[in-house]
Amino acid sequence: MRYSQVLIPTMKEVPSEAEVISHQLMLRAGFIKKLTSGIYTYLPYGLAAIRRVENIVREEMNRAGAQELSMPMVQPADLWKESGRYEKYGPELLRFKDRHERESCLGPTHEEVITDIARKEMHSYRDLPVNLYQIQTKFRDEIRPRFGLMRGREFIMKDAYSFDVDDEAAEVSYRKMYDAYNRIFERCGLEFRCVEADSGAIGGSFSHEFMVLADTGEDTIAVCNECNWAANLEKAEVKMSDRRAGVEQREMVKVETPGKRKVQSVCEFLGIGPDQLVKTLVLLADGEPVAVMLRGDRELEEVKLKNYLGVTDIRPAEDKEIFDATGVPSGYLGPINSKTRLLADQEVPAMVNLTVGANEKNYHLQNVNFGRDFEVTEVADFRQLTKDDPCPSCGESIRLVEGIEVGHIFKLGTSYSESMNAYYQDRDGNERPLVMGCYGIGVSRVVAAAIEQNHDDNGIIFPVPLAPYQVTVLNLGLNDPEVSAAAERIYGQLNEAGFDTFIDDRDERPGIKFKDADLLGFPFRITVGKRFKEKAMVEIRCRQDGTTEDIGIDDLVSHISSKLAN
RNA sequence: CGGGGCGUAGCGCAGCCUGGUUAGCGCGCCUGCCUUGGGAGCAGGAGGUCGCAGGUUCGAAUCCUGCCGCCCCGACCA
Repeated sequence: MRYSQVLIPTMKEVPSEAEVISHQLMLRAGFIKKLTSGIYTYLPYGLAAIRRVENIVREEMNRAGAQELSMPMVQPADLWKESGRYEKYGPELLRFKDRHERESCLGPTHEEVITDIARKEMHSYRDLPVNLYQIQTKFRDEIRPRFGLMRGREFIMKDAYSFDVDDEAAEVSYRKMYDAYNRIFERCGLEFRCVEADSGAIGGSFSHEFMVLADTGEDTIAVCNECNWAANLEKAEVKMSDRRAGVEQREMVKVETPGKRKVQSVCEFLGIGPDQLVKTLVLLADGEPVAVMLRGDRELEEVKLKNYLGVTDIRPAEDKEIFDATGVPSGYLGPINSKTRLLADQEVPAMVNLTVGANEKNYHLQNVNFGRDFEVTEVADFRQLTKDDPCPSCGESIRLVEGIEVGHIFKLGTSYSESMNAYYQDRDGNERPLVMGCYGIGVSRVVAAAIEQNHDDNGIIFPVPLAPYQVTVLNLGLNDPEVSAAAERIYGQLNEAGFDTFIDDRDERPGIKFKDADLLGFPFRITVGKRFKEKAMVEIRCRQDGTTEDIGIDDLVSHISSKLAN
């Protein structure tokens, strides 16, 4: 490709709309152009990078036995009503009516459509297993789109759906996708981890997320330093240690704590540590108030609570709502004489002589003990794992890292096939629901994540497999026929040798060409300029490690080949 | 949804508080000269419904009202 003929509008300055580095670089390098909030045009160079990812995904999906198809983006609401998600999905599902007043929506995902196909076309165990996938634009009306392609409203996704005769067979399909995903992200040249995850709105029993490690991930993941356990923090199980034995239970006392409402101020006032205090948080779960007891220095993990309660929406109550629900102003809540449904983190019953709110303004209770002074029947793991907790799998130390979710695989089971009547006949003539799995990859997000993970002050450092062009040739002698001819010859040779080659043949000064080459992230840069005149050599520079070498034209092809080989 | 901020040339911004000629600056763009291994220099030039609509005023980018768009933050707390 010739720079003189392609639209790659690079920018020196950082547009003020971009917060994270991948977004800034994608704008500066002319990958994308925003049309409106969360919706972008993919310009030629950005699209080329997306195609790289798509091709890898496609090859590996096909290799894993999946078949490509393409489903409609506009979907009838009836289908979503059948699965029950028309009500459940929330405002992320963009709904509208067509000219005949038919309710419709834009597909944020395609379980309904694929299940509709399955029930119409898969009637026999002989038809199974089947795995169908597509690579397609999705629309989700995100509350707050941000970070460019990282969380857009419109984005490119590969989604696959498997259908099997039973759980065991579905397990095999799931495993195939698990392996395929590992191959895909390895081939992309990305540093990633596969973690246990929450299955969220899609539903289902079990899921893994594929996370690209980067400093600005939207998720935090916990990783064991010893074994191979890893989990999304939302889901990461806290392993309990019993610490209760042998401590004397003191007599409960009521203390006045005027104006002390926050954990920190109560602790300072009473001269205790936050690990001796238990806070009582009030949340609204699908509108119903729920109180949760948690050690003072712990964080509530809302996803765990949400899953425990089986609700779709959860949020902290505001002060007024707290008072309405409990009759107590926030800051003085406790378990004794609580009027609200009360849950406790598993850690709380193991604590001794704890301090809690007295359910009375300006008073707390000290030396309160579970079993003696109060009971809670609903006890579970509600808190967030910390870096100081042991690995729930092997008990060794863990660390927390940031990750960008680029892939997610789910075992769906039969929830969709049952609600939508997708049954097949088994060998014995019995009707049985199809057992499903679904598997997503955020294709456009992979590009963003790759840049987030691979960049420096000068711009993008593309992993070779994702680079739109592996090598760029800088013609620094546009007005020098000898140099230009050499640059063109090299460009032709490399193309012929099968490299995706770019040539900067613009009438620009050298500095601009160097800067743009760095910004655009070509893995290799060949400079044809004065050194060619002097010594008949050109310079080849590796973007990744910054090494440069002078080399004769005839050695270029073999040199690049060997570089790319490792 | 709540809170905050911003909308002035392709990009980044100033001007607004305290209304008053042709609305500025840097980058980019066009023309010419010059320069040619890390975003050069000189000279000339093009490009603006100052987000939209209404209002106040002799006069509005500037003050007021409404609308639209964009960006950021948000439930560490009981």
